[in-house]
Order: sequence, then C-alpha cells, then structure tokens
Amino acid sequence: MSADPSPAPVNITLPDGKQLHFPRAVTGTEIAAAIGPGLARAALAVEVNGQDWDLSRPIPGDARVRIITRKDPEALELIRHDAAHVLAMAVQELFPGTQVTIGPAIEDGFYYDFARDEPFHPDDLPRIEARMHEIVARDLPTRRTVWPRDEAIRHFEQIGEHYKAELIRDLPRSEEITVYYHGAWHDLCRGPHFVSTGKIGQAFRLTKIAGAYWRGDARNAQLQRIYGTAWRDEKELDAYLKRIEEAEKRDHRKLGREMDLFHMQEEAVGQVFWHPKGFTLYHLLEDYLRRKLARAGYCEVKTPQLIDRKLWEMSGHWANYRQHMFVAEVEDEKKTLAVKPMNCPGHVQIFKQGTKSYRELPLRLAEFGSCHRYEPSGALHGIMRVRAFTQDDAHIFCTHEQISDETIDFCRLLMEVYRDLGFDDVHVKLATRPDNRIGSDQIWQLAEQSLESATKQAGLNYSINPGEGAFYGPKLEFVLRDSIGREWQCGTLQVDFNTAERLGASYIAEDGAKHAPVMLHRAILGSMERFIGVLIEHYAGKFPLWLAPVQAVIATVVSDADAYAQEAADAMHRAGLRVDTDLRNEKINYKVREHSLAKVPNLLVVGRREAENRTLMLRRLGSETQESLALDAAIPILTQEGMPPDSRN
RNA sequence: GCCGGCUUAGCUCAGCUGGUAGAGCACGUGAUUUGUAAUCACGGGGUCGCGGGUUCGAUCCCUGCAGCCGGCACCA
Repeated sequence: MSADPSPAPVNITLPDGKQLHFPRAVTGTEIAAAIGPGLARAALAVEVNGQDWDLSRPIPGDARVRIITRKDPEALELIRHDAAHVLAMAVQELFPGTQVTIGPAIEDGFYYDFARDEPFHPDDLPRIEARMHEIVARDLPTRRTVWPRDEAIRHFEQIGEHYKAELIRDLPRSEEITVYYHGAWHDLCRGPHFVSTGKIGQAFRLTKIAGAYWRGDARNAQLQRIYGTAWRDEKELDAYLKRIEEAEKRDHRKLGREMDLFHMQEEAVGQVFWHPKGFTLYHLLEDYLRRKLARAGYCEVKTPQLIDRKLWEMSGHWANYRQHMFVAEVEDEKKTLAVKPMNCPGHVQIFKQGTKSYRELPLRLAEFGSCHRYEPSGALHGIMRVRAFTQDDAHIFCTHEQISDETIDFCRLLMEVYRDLGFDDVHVKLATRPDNRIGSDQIWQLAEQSLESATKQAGLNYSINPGEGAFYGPKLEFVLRDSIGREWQCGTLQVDFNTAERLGASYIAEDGAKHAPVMLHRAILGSMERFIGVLIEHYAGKFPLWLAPVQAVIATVVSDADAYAQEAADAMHRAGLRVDTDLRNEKINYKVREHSLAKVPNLLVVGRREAENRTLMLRRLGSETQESLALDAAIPILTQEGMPPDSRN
C-alpha cells in the first residue's frame, strides 16, 4: 500500500535554493539525512511543495522541500495532532468498545471526540494521561497506508467504528483515503504524523471533559470530548499552565465578590445585583460614554421596557425570537406585552413621530437600553452573558450616501473609547453578504464598500468574514485584545436597509418623495455588564484611577489622628475624590495589607506627625515606598490623576 | 437546551466505609494606640442547595428539582 518507488531521478530544492539529486523517489528522512545528522535527528515532518508530509512518505517527483523541526511554527500543530491520536489510542486501550470520531489540533492543544455509552469521569483523566505517556515511551512506529474507499468503509464498519465509516462516506470521491498506524492501532486520518509516537515528547496534559455534538450540530448525538494541551517541552507547558492560573486569578466572578462589586443569586438568574462599588464603576463608565456620545452628535433617548407584541410581530422578532423573549400579561387586559430584547423598534417609533426631512439626517438616537433575553441556561456566564443587560446602543438614521461618513466617524469614536479604556489592540471583521439576503446587489455593493473604505480610512486592521453578514446588511465587528491576550468581540456596526421600512419609517427627500432611511445599528461596548466584566479581567481589578470605585483610603496609625483624617477626607470629597477612611483600631501593617488586597490605588497614611504637619504619607498600589505630601498638594495631584481621559488637557 | 462535574458557616475548604459537623479568614466583644502586607484573647454563627425515598438512624446511599462550574449548541 505504500507508493511505488519511481525509477525516475528526483530533484529536491531546499529553501535556500540548494538542489539535491536522488536516483529515485526519496523520503523526508533521507533528505534530512543527506543534509546532516543533526537535522536527521531533529526532523519531525517535511513540507513538500507547501504541504506538510510524513517524513517516511516517498516524494515521487521533483519538489521544493523544507524539513520541519521542533523549532518551526508548524511543530506545535503537528505535536498536538499526534497527541490527539495517542489520546484516542490510550482511550481505546483502557475503554474497549469506545468509538473514535475526530480529534484535531486546536489553539493551545487538542481534543478528541469519543462515542461511548458510559460517561468519562474526571478521575479517568490521570489514568488516560498516564497511558498516553506510556504509549509515547513505547515509541511506536507510524505507517501511512492508502485504502480503496469501499474497503475502508467496510473495514471500519466491521470493527464497529461507525462514525469513521460515515466520515469516509462523506469524503469527496476524489479524496485519497489514508489510514495511519501507530503500531497496531490505526485511525482514519489525513496526516501527516511523526515517524513514531516518541517524537511527540511528554509535555502534554489532559485538561477537561466535555460534551460535544457530532459534527457540531445540536440535532446530532452528543459525544464525549476530552481536551488536552501539548507543547514542545516542559517549559512551554509550565508557562501555559501558569497563564491559565493567572487568568483564573483575574476571573471577574471572583474579583466581583472579593472587591464587593456585584453579586448574583438564584432568585434572579442571569441578572446582576450591583453593589455600591460596582455601580460606581458602572456609572463612571456610563457617564464617560454619555459625554463622548453627546460630543459626537448623538441624542440620548429612553424607550419603554414593555411593548405590545404587535410591534414585535411587525418587526419580525416575534416570529424569529419568541422563545427568547420574556412576556408579560396583566389580568385585566387582553394584551400581551414583551419585555424588549432590543432597542431598534423603539427608536424607530421616535423617528416616526412627526414628518422627517432629509435635512434632519443623519439622526443619531442613543440609548443605554436595558434589554432582556431568555438566554439558554447553559450560555450564562457571570456578568459576561446574562439575561438582563444594557446595551450602549444607538441607531443612526441616514441616507445611503451618508453611510460612509457615519461609519468613519463611528470607527474613530470607537477607537477613542477603546484607547481611553486601555485597549490599543483592536481588529475589525467585515462580515459580507450572506447567500440568504434581501436587497439588491447594487445596494449591498454600496454598503460593503462604504464599510470597507471607512474601516481603511479609520486606520483599522480588518479581515473579511465572507457571507457572515446579517440578512439585511453587512456588518463590522470590533474585536479587542486584553492584557493577557484574549480576544473579546464588543463593538458592532450593522447596516440595515430593512427595519425602518418594515416599521413604516420614512423621510421626505430633496425630490419631495418619501424614502425609507438606512439604519446603522451600532454599539461600542456592546453590553455594559459584559464590558465591565472584560474591564475587570483586563485590569485584574486594578482599575485606572478615574474608574476606581475607591480612589484612596485614608488610614490612621493612631486614634489621635482621627480628626485630621476625617478633615482630610472631607476636603477630598469636596474636591470630588472618592475617598474612604479607615479609623479602625488596627495596626498600620494590617490596614496596608487589607487595602492593598482590596486593590485601592492610593493609600494615605496619617499619624501624629502628619496631623501636626498637615501632610499625608502616600503609598501607591504596587509600590513599597511612600512619599510625604502636604494635604493641600495631594488634593490637586489626585484630582488631576483621577480625571477621566476625555476631560484631560 | 444538551453532556459531565459540583453544592457543608459570609469566603476558602476538612469531614475514612451512614451514628445530626470542624478549621482558617471574615464577623462581634475585650485588651492593645500601634509608622507601611495579618496584635492577642474570648465569643456568636450551619434545617450540610431544596423535595422525596431507603434505613432504627442520612451531610454521606438512591431519586426528582434548582443553581453553579467546564464544554457543546445558541447569541436578533
């Protein structure tokens, strides 16, 4: 079943342009050996004309070839893919009768989906992992075999691997069916794989068990997925595990409780109880955004929470999202009211009041819109995914010609806001026309072009998400990267040619005729709740001074300083600073520790000396040193430092 | 919603094979007036998530439900 050795000579071109000549088909292993023994040892796979191949697979004709070693970027993916195979093998050794399905390499690791009646238990992971280490230590040789399609299907059916048989049936006829052997164990796989299991190394760890639908479709059977992580060496593995640990430390659910920002409870699932400190943060963010919006020409509005289902039927939401809407009924009325899941129809109602002229466009209606959606229970996650949330929503009613300028302005505004909030790394995805859509290609063309050129003009990095737009128009999705490299999609801008018309909104154009306005749906933060969650994790709770719920604590050393501490706090409150006092009968060490752990940015210590001299000892969070400041000097310093970014200079 | 796991004091967690619960921190009281990451002593606090069952007896075993956690699916 291995390829026939070709009698023809083969010319191999290396990346540096050097050519090697072989009398017949040659394998990656042989090429590596011809280059040098060091490379022969380090070789993991070989790139042949841009495709990754097994080292042992004969290269039948002339080719450009590059030997892949552990140092190459592809190595990780190959290690992970091999590790997935070893995982499958270990599972089948330990749990006979388990069917294997698919097992790809993913970011940071790999997984494999299994079909087995008995569920895996977390305690099984160490056992499976131990077996994997053993299989790697066995250093089983890998063999690639090519099978006739029907024979492969018959074989997998016969050994009870029905999912594999289904996979082969669904492969295009043109596809070569390859089966990889690691020792006697084998699996349908496109490859490539290392020459033996020993090449994987031992820097892997199984991490979690999960349910996953066959082929990602909820209508299909649910399989059991085992996740693992794999790296080039122990050092990389440790670094990864450390990274996960660090991420857990800044989990917004943990910090939210520790910092007394909010809580959630059973009686209000998916809804946030904001505590005084958390709501201070919330308001600071909202106030900041409100100022930005006002300056950018938005008008803020507020629309009803409960709206008759008729309006939702008209907008099309009732038909599509009824199951995800909360509904309210009152005994004395026959009406059914829906709690708004979005703000657009409300804003359209405001637009529709009176007759609008083209002169009034663009009209930008903004709302911190409280929305409720019945999210599936399994989707809920802290304050990141909730059932009651507040969108920093706005709808720009404009003409087709105005789409471009409005988009540019929006991108700029959004970038300013993100930068002010500490996010510099942002990229944009442009989701273009889907197959199933309404509106003429001409209008789509205009909308997509407007979005794309606006994105460019705003100086943003963007990529295209073909076919991912909404049925009513293309959209921009803004993704930001946080301080530990995670990505969050927050902002969005969607072009909508449909809703305004559907809800009967129009304006009188220059030609005197009625036209439906284009609606741009846009949000910068997305949801206040979620964005605050992102902020907490981004800053690990150590907010910049302008967002810190408590900007400073004045802590006394002795009770003789109480009166002075109170006086200083009063003066700071008058200056608009958010300051607490700590007059407790505790040692200063204790107070320093406590407020440091509470992530208070500035600690102001006062004892007898300070009370006499009217000074404060300032200790900044994260610093181990202090500086003495006159009270009169400290106030303007902190006020200046705590100024919101849009008020500076 | 689906698969799996978890649920013991405000928090973090002990509690062997069933005999009605403990620690540290937090909280309260007292002593201590302290100079930059935990002062000492004493004390209060739990219907062991909720309901049903098995048992002489259930935090522990079985079962239903809820919530949470990890994924999957979903996210106008």
